[in-house]
Amino acid sequence: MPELPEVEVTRRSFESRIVGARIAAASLGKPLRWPLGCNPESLVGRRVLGVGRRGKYLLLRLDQGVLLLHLGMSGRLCFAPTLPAAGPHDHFELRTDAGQLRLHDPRRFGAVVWAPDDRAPVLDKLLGRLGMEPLSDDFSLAVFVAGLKASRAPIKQLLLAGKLVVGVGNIYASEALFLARIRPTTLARRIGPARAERLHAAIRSVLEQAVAAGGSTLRDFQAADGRSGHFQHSAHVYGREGAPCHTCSTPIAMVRQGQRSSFFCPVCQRP
DNA sequence: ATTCTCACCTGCGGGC
DNA sequence: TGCCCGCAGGTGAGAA
Repeated sequence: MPELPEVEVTRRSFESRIVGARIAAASLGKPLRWPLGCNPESLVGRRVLGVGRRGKYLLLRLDQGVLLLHLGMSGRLCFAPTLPAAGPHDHFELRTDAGQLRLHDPRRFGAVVWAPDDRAPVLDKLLGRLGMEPLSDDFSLAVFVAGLKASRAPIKQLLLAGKLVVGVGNIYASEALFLARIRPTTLARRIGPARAERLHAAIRSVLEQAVAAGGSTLRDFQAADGRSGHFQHSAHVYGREGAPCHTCSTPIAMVRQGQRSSFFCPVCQRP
């Protein structure tokens, strides 16, 4: 579910409502990817200062410390004045004076991790090696081009790794590569300046469009206010194996790269 | 140092 | 109808 657009849409869907709230209770369900790193009781009384995002992590800034939330593959947040009783897949919850924030995550690849301050080692461990933010001014074309040249990997896998640019997951990597007319299996270092510039622009463009569309709801994504996304209807290649290319009508092809499916048009995206 | 594979976990859809 | 298999939006750990 959650690539950068879904995380950003989630962030926007509850930030203004939770800012200023004071935590009255915190509770955990089944274990997530990593331990919380503190006793949930210790969060009681903390005030929420803001909700940020770095890559696919949400950062709930508190008056003491920060909570990192990751949605994994199947996570979503809900925030409402009152939520129904917790179910078997609800694994983290904050009760505040502005409402309840809950992480629903059937597969439990998600995480909630507490860091006591900005220099906590866990922050460096989880965020320290992340690449550029594609929607920010620091998404430098020059750095991007240099990163392509320095890699020996296929471009799709370089994008997914998140060390050059963050937030591009399996859907948006396929979509950006289609827009840039680059085949996912192309070695990154063999992408010349013109195609690199197209890809740089395509990454930003597809992510912006997806945010504007409320993200992609493939099966069950919802923002914290319950709204679904509709970018999936705009996808040119993702999940469209065998369907006609929107540009040239050639059937969309699928290949496996590192246990992930990549979709592309064999004509529009020449090797 | 990179790159590649595996692992984590649950649910769902397709084929038999 | 029911079982088994493969696949699904991510990413760190360990091996090569």
